[in-house]
Amino acid sequence: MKLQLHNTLTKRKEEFVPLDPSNVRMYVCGPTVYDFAHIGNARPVVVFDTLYRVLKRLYPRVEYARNITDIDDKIIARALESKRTIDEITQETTRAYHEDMAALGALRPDHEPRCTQTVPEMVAMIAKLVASGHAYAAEGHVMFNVPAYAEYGRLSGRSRDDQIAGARVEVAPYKKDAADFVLWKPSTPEQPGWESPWGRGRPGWHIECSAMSEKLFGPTFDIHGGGQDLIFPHHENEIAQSVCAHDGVQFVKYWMHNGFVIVNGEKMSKSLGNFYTVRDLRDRAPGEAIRLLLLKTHYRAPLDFTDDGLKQAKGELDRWYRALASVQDADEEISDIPLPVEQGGVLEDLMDDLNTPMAIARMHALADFVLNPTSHSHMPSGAPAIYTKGQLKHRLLLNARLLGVLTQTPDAWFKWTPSGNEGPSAADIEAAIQARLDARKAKNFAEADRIRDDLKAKGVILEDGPKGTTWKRG
RNA sequence: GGCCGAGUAGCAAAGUGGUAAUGCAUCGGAUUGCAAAUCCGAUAUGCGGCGGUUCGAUUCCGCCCUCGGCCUCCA
Repeated sequence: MKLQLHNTLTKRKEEFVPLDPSNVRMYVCGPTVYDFAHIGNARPVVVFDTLYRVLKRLYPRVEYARNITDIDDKIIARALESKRTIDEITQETTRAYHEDMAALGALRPDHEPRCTQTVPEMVAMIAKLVASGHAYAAEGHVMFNVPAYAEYGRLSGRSRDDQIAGARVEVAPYKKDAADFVLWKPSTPEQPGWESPWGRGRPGWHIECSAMSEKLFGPTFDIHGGGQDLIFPHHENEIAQSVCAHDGVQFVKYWMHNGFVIVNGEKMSKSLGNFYTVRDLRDRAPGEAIRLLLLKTHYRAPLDFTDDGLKQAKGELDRWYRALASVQDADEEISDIPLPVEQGGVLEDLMDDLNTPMAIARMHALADFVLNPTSHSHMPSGAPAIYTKGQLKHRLLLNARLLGVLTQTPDAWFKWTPSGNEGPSAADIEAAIQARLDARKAKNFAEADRIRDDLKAKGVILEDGPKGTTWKRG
């Protein structure tokens, strides 16, 4: 089985053949740091983090870059209205972003370039585009001249005529062509800016990714990812800039785009204000549950975010953690029934264009098997084998690692407390459990049940097992 | 208007040219003092609609309907 990925460029699944198997390179568009990340921002992070984990399993060296956009008019506007400095905003937001993404189990990328540290490279690339006739300076701006690149529109599948016909923006007078887009724009003295051959100014939106990827990866690399909304114009423009700045050399081999997160069937976006921040969600559910929710839907399909979905994702993880907790290290109960999933099943699912729902189904089958190794519901198929519970648990954990879940102990998982901590403390709960135990010993079941119901009303669920009573928060 | 994507059980969500994974919910049963958890079993004659290709289509093709997205900052 070979890695198959859907390429937006060809609109089909293709076998992934790296440019250089000894160094696979992936670039994903990162956040503009002016506000907390919302669940829609989190989706590409989790999706491409999962791909990163798969790639690392398959190739000896993978370089993953995700930029931080810290020059942007939205940041400037935020600084003005909040009366804080741009540095304060970008640093604070970047830190929050790192915390939030870590909570979602996302590994840190190998590179995290910042626009503010790549301005000279951007200026150099723009100068090159001007020199080669693909761009021109006008009224302090530098514009990319779209007609100068014949292939423009290939990624998004729209012709230049379509674009002009559908244009809803006013055409700036300094544009030679209605489709031209800005590479560099002038800054007023109050606005942040850098000296350039065209005067003091700042980069346009698209040039940053072209310059940063070139700096890290050279003119060509393997995978470029992002949300579907970036296909046009952002990625289309990146291609134009990079290809023209590199004498027609291919920019990216595989373009990958995740679908949108919607809320109650409606688009979620910052401009509509109907979004959940990761930060808020983290108060309501463990990060792993948020992560699993994002992986329960195939990455290219739209994902409708609901509270119920979050609850369900948590419930599925509950079961997996229960499976882990059911196996003591010394437990050597064995099964002679073949594993319900073949070797590397989860990996193979993920290698099929990141089929996370299928991978999750396999995780369930594996968890079932861990809980009940001698079950006859797991239809034998393939060569017979004998597994101990310990081996099955190990397999479950190995597969979970690919999905970025089951990273904590079952105990920690079940004692997770929502922030704001409305429920009783762990000590209170333990005391109540002891009181209930005494009541049960005395056969005072009415009192025992009252205690249990009381805890349940406070969101704590008790489970009487052979090894005593355990609890979790519902 | 142009371009793109989606419509599968109560909900969520995979998948396949040969008769529908998985999770939740629901209904039986085992277990339990009762629960929870766990286990056993049941639950879509059906995959938006209408045609076509085919021995056979949910799966391919065409048309239609509905919904969403992009074309402007946005993951």
